[in-house]
Amino acid sequence: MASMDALSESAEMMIKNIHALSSDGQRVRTSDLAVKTELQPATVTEMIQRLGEIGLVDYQAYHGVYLTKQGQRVANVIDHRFNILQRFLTEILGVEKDEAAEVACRMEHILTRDVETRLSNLLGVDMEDDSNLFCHEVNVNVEPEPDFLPLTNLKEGKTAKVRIILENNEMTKTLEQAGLSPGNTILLKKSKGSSYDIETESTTLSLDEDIAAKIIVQN
Amino acid sequence: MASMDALSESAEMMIKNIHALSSDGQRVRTSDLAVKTELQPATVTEMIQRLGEIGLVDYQAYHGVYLTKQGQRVANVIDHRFNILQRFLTEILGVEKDEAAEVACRMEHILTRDVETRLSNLLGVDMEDDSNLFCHEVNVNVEPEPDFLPLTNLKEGKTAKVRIILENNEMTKTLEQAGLSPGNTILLKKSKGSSYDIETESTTLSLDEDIAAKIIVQN
DNA sequence: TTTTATTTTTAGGGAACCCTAATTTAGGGA
DNA sequence: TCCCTAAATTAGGGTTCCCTAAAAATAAAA
Repeated sequence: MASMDALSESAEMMIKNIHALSSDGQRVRTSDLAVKTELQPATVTEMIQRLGEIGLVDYQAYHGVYLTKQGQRVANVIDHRFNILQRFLTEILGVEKDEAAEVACRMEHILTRDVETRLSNLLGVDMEDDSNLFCHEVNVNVEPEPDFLPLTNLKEGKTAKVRIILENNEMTKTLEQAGLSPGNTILLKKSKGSSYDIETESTTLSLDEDIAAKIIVQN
Repeated sequence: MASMDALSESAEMMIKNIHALSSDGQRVRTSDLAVKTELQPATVTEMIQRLGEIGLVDYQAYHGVYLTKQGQRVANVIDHRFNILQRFLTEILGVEKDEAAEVACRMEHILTRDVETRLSNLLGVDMEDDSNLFCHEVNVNVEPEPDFLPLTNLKEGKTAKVRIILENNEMTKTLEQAGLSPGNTILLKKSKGSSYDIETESTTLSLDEDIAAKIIVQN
């Protein structure tokens, strides 16, 4: 029965269109799909028969199709990818709406889960909300967050890269001259009491806690 | 002879690989293409014959192929799109390198000129430099520059409005507390080396280049 | 209920992509 | 020069995705 191969773009488009046309629990008719997909009815029949064989669709000859649970999950994933892509293209890149829709409609079949998640983050969408959309994919990779932290939280003996210095005044100039500027790698030798001993590429220095708290580093 | 239809992904991949393997003016051998494309030699022969018919390749039986002028232009476009996509995926989305390459390699065949241009702008690439890459496309639309750009491309002394902060983690929280959040206006005081000095409504701070690149502002 | 119109399916065909197996060619060594 | 090997091509086969035309089934009208 169902092969676990990736679906072709054509197959995914057919599923997407079945989803789009299925109001309530009604079966979708071949002719309606033909109009929507801009394919010949005979071609639609051929396609939905194939989809039936792999269990994404319930197909009854002469009576149309509806999506199975599995098919619905596929449709939801595709729709979600399309929306994310379209939003990215229009809201961030500023692509004109129609072109964005066209491009998104092609890219939705290529997007990986990881890229989708990252695009969602970029758009400020919380993917956890729709995590049910992805049950059909094995979801193992809990990737490690890149960890930004203030110098005051860095462990003794650890090196890290300076990323941000909050505030910019006389003091920061001094720090920068000591090699403590964004992009540089530093070593926290010791933190005793409210004093932080740092080694930069060019020198060593000791900082007060208030200042250390304003230096954000990354491991 | 040459049909002006869009090339298939397979055809474009073959052209890309011919391009990659053609050092100096040498013809590329079928067997080398077979290894590179991970296809059987017989399949490669079939493909390059087709490409020869539409004039993208000069094919001599038993003596390999080389790209025609037209074929080279196609290859350059594809390569450029791949690079832009890979940079976008890794530098802005933070996708891991191998996956980025895979996704970019699929998307490069879908990207439109417009989307490509806008991605280039987002990455701070001046597409005018490679404008020769696109001679095969009618190039009429001199669209208004999208005024979104990474902080790294903002001119010194300019103010701009923060629109997007790519990534959403500890770092962004820190930035937001410093007044660097979408909607706020900031001033780029100075960018020296890999360090960017910013003035927000509430404070001043200095950012590392990597982070500045992830802050997208609008003029 | 029978006929008719519409919808759907099957039959048959073509192009693109892929394969394996058999054949042909090129080019170097004897 | 002749032969042999490696490389390349042709032959033949399979799948997907598309088509048109003919046949079959359904649904609606008489």
